[in-house]
Amino acid sequence: MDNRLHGLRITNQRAVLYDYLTHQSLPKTPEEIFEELPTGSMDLSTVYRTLDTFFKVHVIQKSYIQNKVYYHLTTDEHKHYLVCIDCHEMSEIDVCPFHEFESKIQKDNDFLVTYHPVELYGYCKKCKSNHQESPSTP
Amino acid sequence: MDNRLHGLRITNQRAVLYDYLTHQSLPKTPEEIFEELPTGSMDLSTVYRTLDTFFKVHVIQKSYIQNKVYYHLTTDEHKHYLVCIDCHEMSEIDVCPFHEFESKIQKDNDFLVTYHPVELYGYCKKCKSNHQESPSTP
DNA sequence: TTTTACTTGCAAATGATTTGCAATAAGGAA
DNA sequence: TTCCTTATTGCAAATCATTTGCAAGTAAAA
Repeated sequence: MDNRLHGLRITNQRAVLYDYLTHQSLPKTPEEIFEELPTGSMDLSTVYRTLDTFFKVHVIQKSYIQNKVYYHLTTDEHKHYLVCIDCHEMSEIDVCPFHEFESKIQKDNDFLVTYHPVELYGYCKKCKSNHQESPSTP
Repeated sequence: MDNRLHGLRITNQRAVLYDYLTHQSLPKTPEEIFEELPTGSMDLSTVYRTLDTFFKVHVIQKSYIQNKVYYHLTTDEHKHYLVCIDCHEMSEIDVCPFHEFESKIQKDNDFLVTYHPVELYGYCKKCKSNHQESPSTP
């Protein structure tokens, strides 16, 4: 019988990691994931290897933000992110003005676009005020 | 007298690196830069330090593509890039549908956007055919 | 069950980037 | 011009994220 997940053997570590991922709404780094998993769930290298395995069978998506790798479950939603330069908090947006331009870009440049991650960097609500004006002296 | 470049001491290494950068049209990684500079111009760590220094005084811009850092001179042009997944060749495009959306995004999310790098990943002219169909047997 | 191939943990390797420190050089001051 | 102070550089070692080799452990097919 087909006792597999996307053609993969179901091991305890894979089940734990998969379950973890289904509960995240924002992309996570391998390091973050490792920290947030129950202590002793698996080795950090297993986190890396398993994420890579999931990625290869398209269970998860990979993105590069700042200089780190982020993963999140594959969904049919097309999301982009706001990333705060100060506190590094991320939030998602679903508008994507690039979609309608893609076909023109493809034609003009003879280039086959497969994906276009977009992050908007700046200051979030909390950090905006600290950045624009220094707080008044006490 | 002001014998300085953006407030920085003019050293031989800085002059060489600055000159190099003025001749590039595409973003480059520190490693690439180091390789393309005349042999013995400077140490790789100096390349890293100098790029960082230039970035801090806004002489150059920093971007993260895949998992690498890229730098290019600050200009008033707003560019985005097509990056080939196969050969990693980069080319630039100047359409940017995000501009007109920025103010709405800022308002809706209470977020101050400072920059939005965008790369479109896919297959370039050369690599497209190899990807879509395997070459016929000889 | 037993077998076999795939997975894991651990430790060591790798690649990119950063850092400490002593030697060197820029540029303002004398 | 020359000197002095301080920033900058080269070199080697450290660090950080990620990858890998290998022996031991474990799914799942027979």
